[in-house]
Amino acid sequence: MTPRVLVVEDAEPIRTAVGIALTEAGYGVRTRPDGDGLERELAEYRPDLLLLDVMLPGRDGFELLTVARETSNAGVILLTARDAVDDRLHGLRTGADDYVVKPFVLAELIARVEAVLRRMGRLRTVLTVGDLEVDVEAQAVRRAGAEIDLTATEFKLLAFLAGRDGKVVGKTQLLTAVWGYDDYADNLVEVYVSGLRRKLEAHGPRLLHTVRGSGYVLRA
Amino acid sequence: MTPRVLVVEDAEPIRTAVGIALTEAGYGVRTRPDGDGLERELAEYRPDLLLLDVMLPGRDGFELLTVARETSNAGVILLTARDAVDDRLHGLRTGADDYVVKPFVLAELIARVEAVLRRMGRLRTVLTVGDLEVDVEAQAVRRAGAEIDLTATEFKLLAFLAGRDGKVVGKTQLLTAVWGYDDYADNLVEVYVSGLRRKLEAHGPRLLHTVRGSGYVLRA
DNA sequence: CCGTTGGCTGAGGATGTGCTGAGGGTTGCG
DNA sequence: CGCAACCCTCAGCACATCCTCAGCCAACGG
Repeated sequence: MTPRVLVVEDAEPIRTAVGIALTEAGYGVRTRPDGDGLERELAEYRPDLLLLDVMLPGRDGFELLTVARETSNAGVILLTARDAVDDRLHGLRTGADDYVVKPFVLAELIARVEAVLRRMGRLRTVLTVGDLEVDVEAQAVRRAGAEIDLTATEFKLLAFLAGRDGKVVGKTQLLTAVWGYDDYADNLVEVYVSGLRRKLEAHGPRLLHTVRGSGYVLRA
Repeated sequence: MTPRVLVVEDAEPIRTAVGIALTEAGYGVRTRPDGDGLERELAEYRPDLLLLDVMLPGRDGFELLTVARETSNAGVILLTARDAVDDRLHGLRTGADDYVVKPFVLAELIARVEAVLRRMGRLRTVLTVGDLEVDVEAQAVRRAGAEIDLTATEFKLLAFLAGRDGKVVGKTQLLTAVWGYDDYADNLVEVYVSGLRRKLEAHGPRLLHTVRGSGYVLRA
């Protein structure tokens, strides 16, 4: 659920600081002082992102980057020394997703981590209404821990309602947003609301309320 | 529910004054003297709006603006020094939603905050009369914390009265506004006022007063 | 104090809106 | 090709809401 980050950095203070900062920012973190056993770590920990120092004892950051690309689809951010222009070029050419120049502000590092993860689609936009979670990217819905299986249309409907959390949405509006119709067609919306409710309410109280004469609301 | 504002301003008196003013205006507020850890604050507090001083120790307002744009979809208002024309140009080019020139009147600041939030669609139009809250978008009514369930017509009636807070509204006027009739029909209005009162007065004293010979007023 | 006017409210029938189960057509997959 | 899932239509049912009506109550003026 929360993205995992693997940090490879030999300088102890930096390694610890980065580890703490990432943890506080809500990521899962593991740190290592060098690239030994990286392959196993990748297979085992399955990180979403690698933070690789370029200057390392043993295999350097570039080598690790190449290794990682073979077996993992994690994003990679390189930590390079200031003005090591060659490093940056090399790094980007080799396929790093971003690089951070040392010394860096931790906040900036966090920002870049987030940016890369977002670009990779690993940072999920999850809409939350009460105990309901709608993961828009993954097309997954969870309530009280339980996965709820929805059809494509049901999901579109729910996602739209979740995005307007708390606001009443008219049936015509839903029809255009979800089905692309411009005017009212039968009781399509009602039928789908009915089905959606059955699935949602199997795990908790009503969230999808009717506002008679106006439409529907998703609200805790 | 209520919009959250994050204020970054190094001058202590201004920071405090702005914080208090925003709180009184009904916003959630956090203040910080500089941009350190802004990323975490963004992720954690999820503000709807940022108020950034341009002249800051460490990273200045522009840098923070750029950072914020990457990871957040909050609106941004810059606080610039008088006649710093470059700043304004730079600010708007960088994508600020608005700017306020120092020194400013607090009321103006609040007005701009409201304007930006409204433009962003983050501002709920909630009409308030005494302890009664009428949320127009959500079609929800609350009194003393309790949700009150109204029918569509009752809601329209109440919303109209709430929108003219303190002013007497004639029955004919209500008839046209709520029902679309052009002239008087029976005692329709009276019937609905009666029903509305029963629901409202279950949670407190009378708010919807009769003005004999003229109409009705909603007033605490 | 009484009459008149204006306002209040309970009852009830008509209407409209929403809910749901069933089923036919279509699509995608094994 | 057969099966299953899914999308949409249809029709009947249930009931909330709307509006009318009629009787009662409160206020105000004389």
